[in-house]
Amino acid sequence: MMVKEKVQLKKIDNATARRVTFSKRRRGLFKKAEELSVLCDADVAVILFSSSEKLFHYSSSSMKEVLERRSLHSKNLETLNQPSLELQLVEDANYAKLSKEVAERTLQLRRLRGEELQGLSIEELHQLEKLLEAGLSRVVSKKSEVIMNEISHLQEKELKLKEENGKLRQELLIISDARKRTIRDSDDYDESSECTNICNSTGPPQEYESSGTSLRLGLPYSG
Amino acid sequence: MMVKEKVQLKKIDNATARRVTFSKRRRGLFKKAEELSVLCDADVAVILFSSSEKLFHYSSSSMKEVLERRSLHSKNLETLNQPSLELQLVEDANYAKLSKEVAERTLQLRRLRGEELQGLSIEELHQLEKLLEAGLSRVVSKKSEVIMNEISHLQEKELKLKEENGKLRQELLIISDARKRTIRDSDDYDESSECTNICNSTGPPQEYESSGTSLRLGLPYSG
DNA sequence: AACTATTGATAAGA
DNA sequence: TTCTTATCAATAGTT
Repeated sequence: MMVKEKVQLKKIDNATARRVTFSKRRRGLFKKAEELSVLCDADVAVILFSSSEKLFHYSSSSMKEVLERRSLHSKNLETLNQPSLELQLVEDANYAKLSKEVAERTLQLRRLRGEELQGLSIEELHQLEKLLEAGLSRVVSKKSEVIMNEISHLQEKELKLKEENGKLRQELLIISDARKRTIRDSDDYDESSECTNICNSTGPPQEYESSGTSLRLGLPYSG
Repeated sequence: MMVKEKVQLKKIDNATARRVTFSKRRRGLFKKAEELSVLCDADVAVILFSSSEKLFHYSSSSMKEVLERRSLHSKNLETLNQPSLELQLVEDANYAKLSKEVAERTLQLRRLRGEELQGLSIEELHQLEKLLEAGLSRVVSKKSEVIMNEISHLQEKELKLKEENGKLRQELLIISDARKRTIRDSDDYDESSECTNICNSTGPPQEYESSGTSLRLGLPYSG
């Protein structure tokens, strides 16, 4: 075997050698692209035209659909519309990327709900558990906070309403007394029964429904 | 320097290592693409998205213009792309829909992690809590199942290995006895020390590490 | 297509 | 990030 010399970075003159090298290096390039996409979780697309204008391409899974769809029409696209093949690629790849994201998040959501757990390792399950515990803890403490706020808010409201009630009752009492005095003064007037049901209450202030605000502690929910 | 081990074709878990590798291999891939295009007079384009969604691309001179125009002016493509305005609109709508889905799922995931809880009602918080409890319960029971399987699997393995050990020890004992007899019979031979370290063990069978399988109960993880 | 001597790429570590 | 270096991988020239 002849001493292999350092590869010169210029076009290989011999057409046969060039075809062989193209073939070898094409495979090498696609392999590198595949490795990169797998190792680094990247989306990769490689498109190339040989010097004989033949089209080759590689694409990682999420770009695949896009590129394969193109290559179905590639006979036309090559000649008529070659620019748009590449032009559209980036956007299409973005779309594929987005689809992949939806799928990933959907899966993660399902797993957090305890579905699709088959095939997960103990470590992965453990990480899921930790995630759920952490989330649960935060949600529970947020819920407590909101509930406590709501309660103190309602208590304030209750207090104000009680005060108002007291004042109103005072006013009524005053009016009622005035009326009674008037009735005593003029014997013609005989309809004092009108307000008995109001004036009768002389005990401690009653508890009324606090307001229309619905405080739900949430505990009885089944869903 | 640690021994460089054969590269495993799977996603690199460590995020830092993954970024470093991505960076190195991206350069390598672009270099290979460049070489191929020069040596073989081919047109090459490589487009890739990192796992952090960043776009990179290489293109040989004849593809350059096309790809660069695209990535620089991708906002204006709709207007440049006269032939399929309608189609483009449909695709845009799909894209918007997908974006929305990603956003929704992302928010839900964050809430399950206990983030972005501000503004949620008590009822919503309670439903989140229930969801997390249900998921947690399923994950925990799945983990138990997997762990129990792993344990019983390892126990089986242990049993088999112990049996095998017993047999091997028996065989060694037999061989050793035979040797001793041979040595007694011929006084010239004086290299019996060869096997003392094996023959010495006459007590009960020792416990050996069951195997290379790493069972992780997951309990000590911090993350 | 298959074989190796050699160059080239790169994983860890600094 | 960049540099180094021990290793593994790609491939040029040959069969």
